[in-house]
Amino acid sequence: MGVTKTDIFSREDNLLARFAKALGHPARIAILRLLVQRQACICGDIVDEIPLAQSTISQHLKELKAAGLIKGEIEGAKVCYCIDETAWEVAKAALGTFLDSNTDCGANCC
Amino acid sequence: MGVTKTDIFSREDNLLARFAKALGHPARIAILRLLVQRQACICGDIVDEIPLAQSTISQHLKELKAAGLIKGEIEGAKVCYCIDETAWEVAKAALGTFLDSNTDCGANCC
DNA sequence: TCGTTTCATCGCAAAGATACGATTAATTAT
DNA sequence: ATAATTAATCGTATCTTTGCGATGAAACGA
Repeated sequence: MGVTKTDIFSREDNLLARFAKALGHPARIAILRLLVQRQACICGDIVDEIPLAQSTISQHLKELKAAGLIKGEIEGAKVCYCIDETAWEVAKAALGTFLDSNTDCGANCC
Repeated sequence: MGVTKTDIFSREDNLLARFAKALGHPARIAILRLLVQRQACICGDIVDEIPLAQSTISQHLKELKAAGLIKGEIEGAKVCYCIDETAWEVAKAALGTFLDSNTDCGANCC
């Protein structure tokens, strides 16, 4: 298969998983970190900073855009990427709430 | 390929990506939510609650354990799973700090 | 003891993810 | 006009993930 059965899970769980999946690769974390540090980034700058092929970086950017975490603006021949604050806030809230759950399992086990 | 080049990224970025990847499937989110709600869970209870095959659930549990997010205690023929608070706190701190980054890209773009 | 329950593991099939080079289209520089 | 830069896309190879049924091993119950 290789296909996730999204239909059997809640919308919230699917949302959380989609954001987490987008963050689930070190290259994408590194890209987002660059965008945060420099406030915005020309695609070529990212290619220079991360030792992966240009086509590979472009693919990761595409996934981050599909997840809504970034947006790109065409500036002539170049493309300027930056964090999409709206979706970023949604992701922060969703993951934050989830990770803030009470994990204490009492004295009954473990 | 299909193989991630972990060696070219920082330890922190790989750590973040590993946690996020573990959270990057709705079944694993659902499992963690069950463990949080019930404080602990017998494996069979999870299989009853989530409409996936027992072997599939077992595999997701294995991945969550590999990521350190849960731990299992053998109780006779059954196995009791619960959140591993130590790693959970690490994940919460790492993801929390990352997502709390200032995402304002000023007026220069986008 | 023998069957049952419980869960992990194996083997398999289908689909997705990762990475690269080559190509393409658009803009910019000469 | 021509060449160079920039970034997306295509095609391809390989590895990983997802999912299931079947099998195994361990503990439990009758």
